[in-house]
Amino acid sequence: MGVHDCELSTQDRILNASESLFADNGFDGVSLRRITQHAGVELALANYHFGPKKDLFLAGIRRRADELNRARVRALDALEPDAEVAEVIDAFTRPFLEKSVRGGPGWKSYARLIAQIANSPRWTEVVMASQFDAVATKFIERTKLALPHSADRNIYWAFHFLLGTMMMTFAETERIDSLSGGRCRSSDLDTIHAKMIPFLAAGFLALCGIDGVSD
Amino acid sequence: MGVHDCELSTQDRILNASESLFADNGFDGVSLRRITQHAGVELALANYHFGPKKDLFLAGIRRRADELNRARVRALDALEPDAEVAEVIDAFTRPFLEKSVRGGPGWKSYARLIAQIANSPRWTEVVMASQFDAVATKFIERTKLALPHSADRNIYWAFHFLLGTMMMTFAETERIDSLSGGRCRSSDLDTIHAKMIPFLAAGFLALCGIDGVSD
DNA sequence: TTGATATTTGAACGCTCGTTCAAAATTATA
DNA sequence: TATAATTTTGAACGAGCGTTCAAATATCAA
Repeated sequence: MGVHDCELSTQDRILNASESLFADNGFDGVSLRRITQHAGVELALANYHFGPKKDLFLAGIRRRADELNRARVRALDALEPDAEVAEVIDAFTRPFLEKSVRGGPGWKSYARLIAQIANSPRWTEVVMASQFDAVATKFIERTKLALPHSADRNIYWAFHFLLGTMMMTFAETERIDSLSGGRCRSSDLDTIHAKMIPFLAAGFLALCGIDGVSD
Repeated sequence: MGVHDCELSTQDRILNASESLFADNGFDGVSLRRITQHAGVELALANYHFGPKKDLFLAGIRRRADELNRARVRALDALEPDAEVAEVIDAFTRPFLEKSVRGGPGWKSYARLIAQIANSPRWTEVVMASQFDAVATKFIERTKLALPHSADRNIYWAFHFLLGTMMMTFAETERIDSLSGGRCRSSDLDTIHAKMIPFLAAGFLALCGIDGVSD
């Protein structure tokens, strides 16, 4: 049990432990015994407070997703009416950046967890559809305002590409660190984000701009 | 046991079954009993032919990765000396597209598997570093030729963004299908790829072009 | 303080897991 | 055909799994 968890409630300790273990090992790669041991509580307490293992898994995700979605909606609503696409992308991605860099270790776990879930057929439906579609639709509608000449389909696909880039980046798998011989560091998220925005904005303009790809 | 596997060797049947089951459920979400049952062979044969479960998992990945890497190297070597960045991106991504669309169901499983592995701290190192770094370096070196004014770091990051987009796209999680109300279909990979290339090429140019992001 | 409610404990349930192994069956070699 | 090597079989091993539950403890209301 971590020294920082001494004053937390039993439920928060279990939630924190499960979050980091699930992020590193996946749903089936962690046992409730490891979670409760890591949290410094008895095994049966996980079931008492959260029910089955699956519900504990989802509860941890929901806690972060709710907060992140609120921040995203706030940022998207705060945009000027004539905001360019780069600003819309920034409004959608910056809350994730802020929480990941300055929100504590739990948010790093969440970023890794979401990247796995998004590519896991078993969880995409139940997690993503309920936790993510509302703010995704909001982003797309706002992007349509910034790119009024685009076919809807191209905006959907551009958003899809954005998701892959964003999740891989915030997951910080450190693959790029060794590939670049140490010249790039996944942990330097502020710098990466500053490069990601123009990269994605140019992609959106090429696909959805005034002379973008047909269809 | 699938009707198409009737003439396959025991090892190939186990490999095929493990591939599809691992892709859907992850390493810890599948038991050797399910795999051998799905393959129509006895449990102990998995261990006899492949050793521990982890080795079976890696053997299935290696089989696909080796073939895909050869196709990628071939496509990159066939590029004209003055090829633009869009052509370099196409050379790197099209082999994956071709196998995924016209290579049979095993390649669809592989695409889902790779997307999970790339975001799983447990496997990135052992799988990616050994199976992927060589061709990744080749792509980056070839991209430097097409974008000679760019700082190396920006090309590394652009490649990182490309990977996220590519893996999410080929994994076909079908999230975009429901989000777009059926207007976009993950299974239409040829169409998606035709949109992904200009999207990514524009990103590379914005980040690594003659007036790209500083650094 | 007393009684009701909420939480924690420790043990146990039935089950599935990866792995092992000797014996049987098959295939290859001479 | 006889012999050796390879492959397949069926059963078993100990270990860990998610979940359950009655008893013990702690917390709170009256």
